[in-house]
Amino acid sequence: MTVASENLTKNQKTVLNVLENSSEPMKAYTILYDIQKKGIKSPLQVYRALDKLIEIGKVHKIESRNSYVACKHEGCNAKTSTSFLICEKCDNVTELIGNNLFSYFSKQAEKNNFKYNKHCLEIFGLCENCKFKN
Amino acid sequence: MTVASENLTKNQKTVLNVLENSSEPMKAYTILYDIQKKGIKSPLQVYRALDKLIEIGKVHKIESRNSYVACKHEGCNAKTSTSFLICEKCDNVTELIGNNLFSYFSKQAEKNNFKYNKHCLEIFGLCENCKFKN
DNA sequence: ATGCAAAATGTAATATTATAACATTACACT
DNA sequence: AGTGTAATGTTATAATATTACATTTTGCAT
Repeated sequence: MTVASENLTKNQKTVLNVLENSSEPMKAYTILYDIQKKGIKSPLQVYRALDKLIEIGKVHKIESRNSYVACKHEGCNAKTSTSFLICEKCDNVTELIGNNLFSYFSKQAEKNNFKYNKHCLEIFGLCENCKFKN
Repeated sequence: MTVASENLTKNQKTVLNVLENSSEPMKAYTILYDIQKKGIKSPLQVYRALDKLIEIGKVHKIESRNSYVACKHEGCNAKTSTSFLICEKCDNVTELIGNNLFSYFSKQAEKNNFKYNKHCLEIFGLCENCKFKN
């Protein structure tokens, strides 16, 4: 099974496309409504596409919001792990990358005799734009 | 409004009690089924009690699982922020405490010009017991 | 090119998680 | 005792996600 986005299926491409063109995370049913004209009729078609896209790392789920975002990082190695900054005011979401979260969490886990595998981190606060617009 | 657990209401005490006696995180509807004999009949009663318990820091939500756990730490200051180790094999959940996650995340956020307020962190892997039982 | 196996699809139904709306009751405080 | 806030009870419904099963497409070894 190859993993590049070129050989995504029609439904997968459709879902990825709508996410990539969205400036915000989207919910599954919002995605569904947006693409019903393109032949996708049931929630399951959306969820199946999302599952696959998440599996290959093109999409991440934001657990606290039941929302999905397309990953902007070419060759994102997040795959299963994700780290987000979520603005509580404007709902803007930024993915944290290129940091050493993995090793930091591994150490924290080890202190509890826990073997790290993956994580999801969601940090809430104010984004650059909203920080000053009080 | 005082916050100590002594002046919780009947429903809140009932919900907290079932969570405290559970060795695992529980889902809202599981809680509901478990306490229907105690006069709680509707989901909303459970969710309202949970909301309050979360607000005062006696209960935390595990976002990735839609589950709820009673906090074991007297005077837990987690309130809104939470950090968990979640075993992928046995579903055991441990809360990370007394660490410097707050300051670490603040710094990570600052690098992105983001003002940290709170977070939820869920680390998945193998707990002490399951690590060796392969 | 053919046939097989794996993956993806289509469709309907249903399960699970959570909230809206609104009338009522309990309780702390003056 | 009266008042205001929080909590409650109840019904209905919204929002999120999965099961089940029949069918089609695709990759790829022969």
